[in-house]
Amino acid sequence: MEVITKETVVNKLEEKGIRPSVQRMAILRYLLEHRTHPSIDEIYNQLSEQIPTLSLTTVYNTLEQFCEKGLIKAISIDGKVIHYDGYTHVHAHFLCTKCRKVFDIDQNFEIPQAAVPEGFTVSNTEVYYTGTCKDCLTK
Amino acid sequence: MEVITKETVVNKLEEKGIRPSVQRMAILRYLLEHRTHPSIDEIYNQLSEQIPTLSLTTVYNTLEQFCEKGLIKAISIDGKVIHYDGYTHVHAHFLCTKCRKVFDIDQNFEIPQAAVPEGFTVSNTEVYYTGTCKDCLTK
DNA sequence: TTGCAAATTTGTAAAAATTACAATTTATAT
DNA sequence: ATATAAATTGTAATTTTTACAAATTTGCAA
Repeated sequence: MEVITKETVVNKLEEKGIRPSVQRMAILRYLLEHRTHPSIDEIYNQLSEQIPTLSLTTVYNTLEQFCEKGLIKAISIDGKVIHYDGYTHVHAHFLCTKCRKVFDIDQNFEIPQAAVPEGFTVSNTEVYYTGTCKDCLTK
Repeated sequence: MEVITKETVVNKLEEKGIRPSVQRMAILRYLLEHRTHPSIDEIYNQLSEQIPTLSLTTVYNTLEQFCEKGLIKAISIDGKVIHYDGYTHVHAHFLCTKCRKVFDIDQNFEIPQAAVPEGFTVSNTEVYYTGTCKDCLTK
């Protein structure tokens, strides 16, 4: 687990015009420190230990706000759960259908957009791979 | 709306070793005739008119079975709803964040898989574009 | 045919996930 | 200090999904 300073977290929030409340800082920090694409549930359960009064509603609202502002990304690769990613640089994702883990995949190529119809505006492109991860294959 | 013969529907089901019950035929036919990537809700509501006793459970189970057998695809582009696609040939999808419609996009290029780690097996690759569609832009 | 066993579907109820919203708490600026 | 705005909480309502027993339908053998 990477250690992220409070300063980094505050800066990232303020860059997007979001006020750094205790809850927001905790949520963003969690996403930056845990690059495992956690679900709302995981985030809520983990942070409840540090912030016992934390409300599930706050987690929902905060993640939605972060997504809207482009601070984080919602990874909808798994139809069941939404996974959140604190890192928004261009990269793809891999879902293992056995263990349900989501992995980051370097995306060292350009995705052509030629096929998108005239008049459509693309704001985001995601590449999702599904399959079986190494661990699950060797078991 | 394209008209799909009963024969086509039955063949597709039997190819995958699925017995062609009334419900299964109706669901598959709906997906083949309506290329709008309907949600479970839409499928259930529409088909309930033809099959008044149709159960939501059956729709859930059937769609899951179809996906497992590779007869259809679940499009998880929209974190809120799962969209189902009766056409499984390689193509990408575009989600309009205004009207929430999902559009098919020709994918006339190969997606490199070089970046997937050694030892991982890829069974499916999806490209999802998000943005605004022509209709919503001109409004 | 008839009847049995397996497969499928139904309907209800429970569980889980999400949303709405009023009340409370916290932060900010005067 | 105090008023105002912003954010969070907690509960309840709503929606979505799952579990599962009962009922129905189907395929097949006698």
